[in-house]
Amino acid sequence: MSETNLNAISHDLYAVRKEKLSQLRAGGEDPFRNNWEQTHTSKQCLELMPAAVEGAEHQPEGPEVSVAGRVMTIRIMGKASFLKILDRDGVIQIYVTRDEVGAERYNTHFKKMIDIGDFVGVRGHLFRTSTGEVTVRAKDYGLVAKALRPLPEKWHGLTDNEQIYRQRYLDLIINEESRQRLVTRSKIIAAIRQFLWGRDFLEVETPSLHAIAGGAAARPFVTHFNALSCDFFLRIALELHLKRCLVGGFDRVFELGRVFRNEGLSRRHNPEFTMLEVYQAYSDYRGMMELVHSLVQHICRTVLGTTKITRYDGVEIELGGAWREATYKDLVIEKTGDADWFSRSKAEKIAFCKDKLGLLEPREDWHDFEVTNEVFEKLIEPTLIQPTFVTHIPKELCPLAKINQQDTGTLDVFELCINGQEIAPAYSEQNDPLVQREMLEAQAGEDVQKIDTDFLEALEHGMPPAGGMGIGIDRLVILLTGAANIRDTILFPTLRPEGAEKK
RNA sequence: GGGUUAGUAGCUCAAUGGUAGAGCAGUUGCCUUUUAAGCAAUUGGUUCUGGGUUCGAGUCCCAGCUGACCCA
Repeated sequence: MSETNLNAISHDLYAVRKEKLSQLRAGGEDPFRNNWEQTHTSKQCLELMPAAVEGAEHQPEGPEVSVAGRVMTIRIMGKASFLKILDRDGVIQIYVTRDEVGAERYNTHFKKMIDIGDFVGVRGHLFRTSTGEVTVRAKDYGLVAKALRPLPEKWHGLTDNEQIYRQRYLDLIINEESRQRLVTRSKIIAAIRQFLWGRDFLEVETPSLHAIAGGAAARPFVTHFNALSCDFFLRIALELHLKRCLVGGFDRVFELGRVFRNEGLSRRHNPEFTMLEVYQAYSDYRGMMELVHSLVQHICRTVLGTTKITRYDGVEIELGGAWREATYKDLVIEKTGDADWFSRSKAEKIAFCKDKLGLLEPREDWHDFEVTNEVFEKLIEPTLIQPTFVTHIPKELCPLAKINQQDTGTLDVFELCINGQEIAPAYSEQNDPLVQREMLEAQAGEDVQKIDTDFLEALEHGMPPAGGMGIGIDRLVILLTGAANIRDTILFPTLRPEGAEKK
């Protein structure tokens, strides 16, 4: 194998690297070695080095370390070179010289065989360069794993949305903000567990395959169970099984789980997403208010270090302090400017929506509460940027909550809205099995087979009074990271398969 | 599902209907404290796919594929 060989194929980046691979193997080297002892990460190296001495000609040398990571940049300057390698903590600079690693190895191995994208291991002492950057002076190095394909361009990174989502690993290598955002997601989830464990909640796992997809109103994904020859649904909510846990005496339970809704894809919707649901016996929706407020502020404190979020478009959201409370009714009256809104007929409401509010959708065949809720969802919720607990929601909207004793048209629930989205609904959970049955029947209408009668039987055995809450984790992460799009907060968002036939 | 819009070298982007280019990456040299290192030379194209209009299409038209944004 000769230089002309590489020259001839120099346009084909993959072929060049494959050729290097076979040259390495021909020389008796395994370009995918078993391991490399990594004594320090990049960040630990930075922490190990004493501060720079100002004006000193020779900066103090640090301890010997052994680091490993992916080569991000290479600058060869004749007989000395600088590399930057990326590990789980960030980037550390490497200094390689002919005199330290040997002329033969430097000229024919380091300069010819190491490419951007390769994993390398490096042993040597830490020092500071003349500009003060902490650097490993390579005593020796090894190629740990060869990369056969090139990385995206170093300066502009990867900007093509499709490639960012389809080849997320490239995005993670190249785009620091993406890596940080997804690390933050993981830390948020860890902080949630930590918080709930601290309050004596039990984490449980309930089935994803449901014979009846209950607990929410959404179209489910259907799958077939061969052994039982029947269809199952992927769960659309966690609620009904967690309540069975309350019946069974698990007084404080939560589950962080994936749920699936067979609906559209958008900036705010991914068909599979992560829900946290929490149920606490001997609590109620007021208790859930305290819980979610403390939980979010715990995350702010331990993960973000601030309660002020700056959104992608510069809008600021303040999560500190007490949060606003407003009733559903007051918000609707405020928006419509009509104090008598709730005593008007459906026809009057629809006319007002079309003439005054610019809402096209409400139709005659809708229920009265649906017309009002259209106003809430389209015109009010998007404006609730700062945290707001919306309370006293009409009873038709959630069949699983307790009815308010003073105002029997409303429920003992709240919807926490932040960032123009519903982040967390919470209820004083309905535990009267007879009322529960009526409300589920009213919601199901003709589709009686959609009622989870097994759940109702569980309630008939008695469920303690409880507060319950669900948090859409993806929306929470959008909020807390200021992201513009749900896909930016999901490692591998759902995409249309490439080259698959549509049916 | 509807509207708008995009797809050009490995990546980021140019290119009045008239010879497809640049930067980075690659290859070959020079260069022992660089910072998007520098200097010189150089390889690399099914312009998403398929039709059409035209003397001539990356560019105009139609259909499809895959995205993005908005609406439903």
